[in-house]
Amino acid sequence: MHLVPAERAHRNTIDDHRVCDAIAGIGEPTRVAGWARRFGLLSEPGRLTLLLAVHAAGPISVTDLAIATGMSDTSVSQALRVLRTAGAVEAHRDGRVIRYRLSDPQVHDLLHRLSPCPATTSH
Amino acid sequence: MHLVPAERAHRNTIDDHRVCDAIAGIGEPTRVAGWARRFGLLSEPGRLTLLLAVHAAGPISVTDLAIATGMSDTSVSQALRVLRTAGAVEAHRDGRVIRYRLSDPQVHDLLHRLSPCPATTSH
DNA sequence: CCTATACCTGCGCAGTCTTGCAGATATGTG
DNA sequence: CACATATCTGCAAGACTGCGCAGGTATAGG
Repeated sequence: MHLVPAERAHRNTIDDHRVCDAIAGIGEPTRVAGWARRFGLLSEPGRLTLLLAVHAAGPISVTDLAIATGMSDTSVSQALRVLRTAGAVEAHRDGRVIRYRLSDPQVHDLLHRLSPCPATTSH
Repeated sequence: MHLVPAERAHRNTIDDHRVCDAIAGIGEPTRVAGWARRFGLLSEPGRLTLLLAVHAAGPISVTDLAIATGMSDTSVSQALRVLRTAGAVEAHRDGRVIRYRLSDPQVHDLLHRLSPCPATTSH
């Protein structure tokens, strides 16, 4: 199969079949971009720590997250804003407390691989 | 159990048990940092595309990767340098061609989830 | 209504990262 | 040896990112 786009065909390939395999393996650029964005969310120690905490503790407040992670309230809030905007977590208000939980199944799945999630009843 | 470090104990928690669950779920900071670094490698579209290509095509040259991804030789080389330095891929010289393959099982595993890796004989 | 608590937001600085250019190195060929 | 190919590297510009400070909003309680 000839998966190489016309505009690149003029260049000399070294292993034709590998080029085709590679192109097939890459797939939709939008899908790749989506995953890259997802991984980007997990790439910062602070955010990853928060996600692990949310994953392990379920609906948890900003203050508790700050205590558990040792981060400042502001840092936690800022990081959560990024995660919320990206759709990785969602917020639920309960009085003056706002609790966060995971909202992206794919992210949840990735986190599940990092920490076995011992006895969570949420799934 | 009281997992909250002494220096943070003075602050008012909202749900004590959730704080403890969170701390337990976070685990070793060094481990978290390691995964964050890993995710960071996958967070850039160019690198992720390259990794997917290498994953699908096996030992493949820089030139072929450039053709398959539509990136410039330089960009591919630079990205591969980062991945190589981080231990995600390894290079093997064959004449004037250098072929790359995945060298980090964890990264391999993550990629495997993104594209089912149809008929790779490498494992 | 006034205060305390819980959380959010805008802004500016500093550090990091990606990219492209230009050039260097290494290998095969005649 | 001269040349083409394949890949690597250093450097500088530009974009992006996380962090802390200061201040703003929302809810509960007296």
